[in-house]
Amino acid sequence: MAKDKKVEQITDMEVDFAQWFTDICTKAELVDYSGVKGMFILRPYGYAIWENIQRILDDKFKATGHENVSMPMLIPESLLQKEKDHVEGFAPECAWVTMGGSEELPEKLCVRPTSETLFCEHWSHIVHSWRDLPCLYNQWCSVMRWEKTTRPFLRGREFLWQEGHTLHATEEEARAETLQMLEIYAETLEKEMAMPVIRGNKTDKEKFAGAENTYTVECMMHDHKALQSGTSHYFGDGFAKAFDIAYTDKENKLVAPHETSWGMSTRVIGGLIMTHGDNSGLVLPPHIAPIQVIVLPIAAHKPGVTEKAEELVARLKALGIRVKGDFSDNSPGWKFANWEMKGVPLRVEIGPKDMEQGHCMAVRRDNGEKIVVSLDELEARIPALLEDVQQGLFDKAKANLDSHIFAAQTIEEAKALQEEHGGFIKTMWCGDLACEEAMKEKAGMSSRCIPFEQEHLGETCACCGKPAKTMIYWGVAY
RNA sequence: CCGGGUGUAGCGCAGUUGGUAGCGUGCCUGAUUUGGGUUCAGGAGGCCCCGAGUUCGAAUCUCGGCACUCGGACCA
Repeated sequence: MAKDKKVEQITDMEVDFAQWFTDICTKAELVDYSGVKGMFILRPYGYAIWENIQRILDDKFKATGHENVSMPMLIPESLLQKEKDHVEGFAPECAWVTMGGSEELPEKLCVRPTSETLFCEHWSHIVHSWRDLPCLYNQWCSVMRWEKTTRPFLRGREFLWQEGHTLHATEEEARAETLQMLEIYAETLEKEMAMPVIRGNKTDKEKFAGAENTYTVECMMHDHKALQSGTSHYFGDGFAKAFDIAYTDKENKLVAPHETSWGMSTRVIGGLIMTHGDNSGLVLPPHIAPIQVIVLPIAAHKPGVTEKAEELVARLKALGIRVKGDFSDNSPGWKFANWEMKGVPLRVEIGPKDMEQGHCMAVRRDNGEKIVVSLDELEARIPALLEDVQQGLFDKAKANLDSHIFAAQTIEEAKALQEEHGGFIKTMWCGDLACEEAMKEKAGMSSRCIPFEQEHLGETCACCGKPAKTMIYWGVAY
């Protein structure tokens, strides 16, 4: 087979994983670069993936009682500084507006890196009584963080996300909210994006600036590096006190409410690419694919073929499937490669031979399997095949995750395992920051999370040998 | 932010001691094309990343920016 004329050239992931990733981002027409470092243009096909993720999440947020709002993009310096840990965490990567027209502003304004301070300021105005709680808010927006190293989807100076912010009367209720939202992320990643996750707690070192607890869902990429794919934070009443949010409770006492926030960003699209993609390009799970089925007429000029293909498109569309027919004059081989690169989960071919025999050919993107589908059974078989692809992608990703988790008793062992296999290394840990830093220093790994599902691997910390408190996952992260 | 690489047509690349540009592919037009990237003919397309400097003359030499990319540091 002539391989010298590709639709677009994609570097093999075994040759250069980072280049492979970048190639998919641009060649599959997900993003384009803008004139400003770290600011990416999401092209229609890339944005459509985000819209599908957005729709799924938004439905879940609404189903659990949350309402969408829109907060300002700019934060006055004085407001940002009200919570000490928060400002220390974000100040190094803030971008500032200092001029209005040709006038210097009396106070510089930060382009929001996250909006906790804005929500708190607002709540301090509107929350007065226990009857005002809970506040269950979310916003879809972009935020700005002046990163040094930037990559499409994985780390941009501006990126799209949603940030949920809630306020509750009790700690129990706020903690339940934090876990509920983490579970929504986990189930969206696993069921819709076919990305298996590990749920857990961040260490103090890795938790969000200003949070008491940060919960995370961690995913494993094709190169066995970790990607934090969603986080949910419990703030206690620290922010409320810093921003003078107080309400009168049922006993007529003035008390501070408990706060949470949680976010998921377009970064998960990077995760999607690095979880399912292959050397032919993108591979998209059917649930979030902008185009779920591509219908290709073979020998389209022969009588009846184009009409038949159009009929198949109409029948699949009637089922609610996101389907498109490619009636361009490119050769069949070109179309195969093109739609594979774009990650369309299922290809349906229809040609004169098929028509004679009353069937069409379905080809799965995840494993290349070709399936003869009787035209009479189209409505039953195609949706089922899409679910098979969805499950197939999850199973493959789960196998990758499960086969790259290793237990270690010492730092040296952890380092050797990471160097040989990559992936997550699980050890016991005493809970000390010094040991976390030692693991970073000696083995090049950061803590990923203290998993909810604990195992007892031994009595002592892998780093210092003192009595261990918990099991923890380590890894190399994006 | 530190170090390496890159920047010439949409994309991938050439470019003669310094004399303002060419190839492949893609694109447009017309044919051709039955199952993995057809074949042919004609055509369009370039502030040579930006700014200064050296020079009669700079894509080419010098300096300074910017962007992309890889690695490290930093970082949700």
